[in-house]
Amino acid sequence: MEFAEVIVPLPLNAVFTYAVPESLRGKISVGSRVLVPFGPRKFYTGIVEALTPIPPKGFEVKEIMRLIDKADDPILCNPQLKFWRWMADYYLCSIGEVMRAALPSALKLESETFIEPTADADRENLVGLTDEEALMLATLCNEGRISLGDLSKKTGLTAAPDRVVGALISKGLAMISEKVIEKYRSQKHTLISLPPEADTQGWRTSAFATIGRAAKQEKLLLTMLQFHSGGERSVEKSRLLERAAVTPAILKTLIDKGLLLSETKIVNRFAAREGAETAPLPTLSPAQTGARNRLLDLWEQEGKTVNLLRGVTSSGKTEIYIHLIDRVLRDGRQVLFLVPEIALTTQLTERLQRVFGSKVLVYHSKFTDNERVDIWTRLLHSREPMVIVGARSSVFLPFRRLGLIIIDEEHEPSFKQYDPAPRYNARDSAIVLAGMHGAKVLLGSASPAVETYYKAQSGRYGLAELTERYGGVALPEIKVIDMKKEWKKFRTNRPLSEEMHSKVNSTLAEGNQAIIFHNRRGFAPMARCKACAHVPKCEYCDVSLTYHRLENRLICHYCGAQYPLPTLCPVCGEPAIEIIGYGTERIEDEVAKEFPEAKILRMDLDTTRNKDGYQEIINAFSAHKADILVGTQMVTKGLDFSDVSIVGVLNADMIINQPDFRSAERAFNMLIQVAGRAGRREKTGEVMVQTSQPEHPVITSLLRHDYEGFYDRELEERKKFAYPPFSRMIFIYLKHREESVVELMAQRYGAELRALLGARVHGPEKPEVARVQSLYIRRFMLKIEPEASTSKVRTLLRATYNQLLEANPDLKGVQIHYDVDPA
DNA sequence: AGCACGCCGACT
DNA sequence: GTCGGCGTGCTC
Repeated sequence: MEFAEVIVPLPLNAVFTYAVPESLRGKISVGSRVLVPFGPRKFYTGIVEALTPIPPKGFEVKEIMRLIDKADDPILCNPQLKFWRWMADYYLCSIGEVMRAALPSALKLESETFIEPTADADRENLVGLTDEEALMLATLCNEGRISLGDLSKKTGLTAAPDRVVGALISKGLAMISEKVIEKYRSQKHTLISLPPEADTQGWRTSAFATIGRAAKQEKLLLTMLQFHSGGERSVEKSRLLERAAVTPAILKTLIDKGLLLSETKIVNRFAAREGAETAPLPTLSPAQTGARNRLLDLWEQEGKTVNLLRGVTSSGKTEIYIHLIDRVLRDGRQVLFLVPEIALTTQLTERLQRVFGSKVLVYHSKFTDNERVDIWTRLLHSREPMVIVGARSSVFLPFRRLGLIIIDEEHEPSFKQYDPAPRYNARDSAIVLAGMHGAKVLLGSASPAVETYYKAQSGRYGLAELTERYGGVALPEIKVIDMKKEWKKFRTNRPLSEEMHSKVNSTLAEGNQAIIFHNRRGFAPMARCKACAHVPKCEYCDVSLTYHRLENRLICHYCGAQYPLPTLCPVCGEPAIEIIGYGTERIEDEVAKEFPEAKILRMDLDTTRNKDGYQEIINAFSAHKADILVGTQMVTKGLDFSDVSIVGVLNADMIINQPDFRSAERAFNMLIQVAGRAGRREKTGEVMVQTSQPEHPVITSLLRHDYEGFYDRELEERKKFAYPPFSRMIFIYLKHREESVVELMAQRYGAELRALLGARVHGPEKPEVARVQSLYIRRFMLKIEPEASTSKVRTLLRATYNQLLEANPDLKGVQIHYDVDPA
């Protein structure tokens, strides 16, 4: 007998052992996709991680149902499983979670529950059946095999249809079967909406009557009504559940009762891009040639597999990438080109396609499943040279002959996945992946991450630098405006200083464009009562609410909850609610007032929600259809506008004064990027930064375009406080809906951790936002010496938590998750 | 994650 | 009693 250890795509910290049936002996191998029964009725696609002749003990072994792929045509190739295992270990998550992130869902079969009448079922013989059972039996006899959901819809039995079915089954009149959905499914979103009649008052009354005293259901329905009145007629299932903080079971109940509708939306396929090679390799400037040759030397002479290309903004890194890609392709190998955000890569993709034609493939999360599967299988079955341009999830693709991974803008925090596990950093993972493939890595950035530059400085990575802008365009002049002086002089808090105003004015007069960067969306970040200083907060999260004028509502930027703007203060009853501070919406307003004749565009999350919003704004602005672009972060990313001669940063303090150890680095990177938007072609641009801390080191280094100066100082700080790269950090989050429960758990867990890890443990602390979506949060910070064995720490963390749960069964409901190398 | 089981608090 | 809601534990 042979047994297989199978990975199932669930957040469970285990693999499951199944017996390999006789018929599949010798056909199943490690990496095979198999269909396995799981639990009383479900089937999942699993991946065989290991085969063993040793029978497991302690449970009854089930058999593998079938092999999904032909024996000689597995869905994974080396070293993917090894890479998955590494990721699960390193980022402290289950391998099932890695599988879920890695495999396009069309490659994961799942089962659905069907009910069918047995041979004994007779619609005429209703003896001993309730009305409901009789109705259901009749429907079953008519329909034959039907899914549970359809059955309850057809019969109108929305309340607990499973109990009625259960009764029929126990009477031997119906049976349950599972049908595996075989066809590749398109990328799906489950959207929940209210029924069309929900806008009538009568419906609401009867809906709440139907629910009666079920508190959770009522909460869910209220949440949905809140979305609805906020203009969102349908909401993504997970978002709704999170906001309402209820389990899927509650949602299912409401759907079964017909109070909510569930539909599956299919995301459109992107048009496949085909292109012929039309352009020759770009000609390199002497500086670029030097950098390219240096990189080739590092690879070929010095044997450095990971190299960093530091090149100031607009120095022409892309041309160097193209030359190196060409070289790797000529060697017959494949290139992965990782970019932080795929939406921003149209320009890049087009450039690559002009040179490499149809060898360029794009992969990102906006693709439909079928498209993802297309790319997946194409890579799996082909050893041809190709370039894959992709966002972070493209590290999971089945490369056969990977020769080079380029990670552009390697410092970008968006390479780190935060929300669902695996919380991986695509940059760091790609370096590990490249190691497994024997491929080379090229990191590129104008302002490398401190960790990366440290490794380059200490010789672990090779380093090549480009210190001048392409074509000799001068770096923009950066000017700091001291807002403290501005206040003393004018005694107002206008968002645009006098100097900024006059500079924008003259820019517009010259027929040039201006970009105004403000890192906060919405109209105003806070409302407050003038009489009693009450600040409206989110019901579910520990944050103040941002006022959005378009919706005329207060919106929580953490969970999306919307509230009307109160006219009277809910605490003291005075009509004294005022709006405080500035977001991009309000800045747009102010700018319009100050420059009445200028055309203004705004670019932030709210104006780029729909599919092409981002591209449309960029196209319009670069065609000079507007004079001023107001925006958040988004305006800083790799855009190339030739007529922009002034870039203004309204409130640098907000970027600098973030409360974590990376804030200075993030601020510096962001400001350097913003500055890079100015004067990109022949015109020299100017950058103006408004701050009340002109002496802050981030600002003084920025003024001199002095990355090294910034880096040296920052490295000192990091050393002093043992932050990365002088330690490896792990955050541990505990969450629970009762504050007292998390707190207690945190205390006990903290004591336990400290006993084992001593001073490496910091916390527990309340994070900045200590409650999100109705869950209270506590956080530990672990700083581990870089030379220590992190695998030991990982094993220890897992064991400690399990022991603690065993010793404290009362703390069971506390959720835990780890964030390794937080961004 | 999904699913069954079983406790518990309301209503006939 | 009985019914449905909702927390708890298990899945090879």
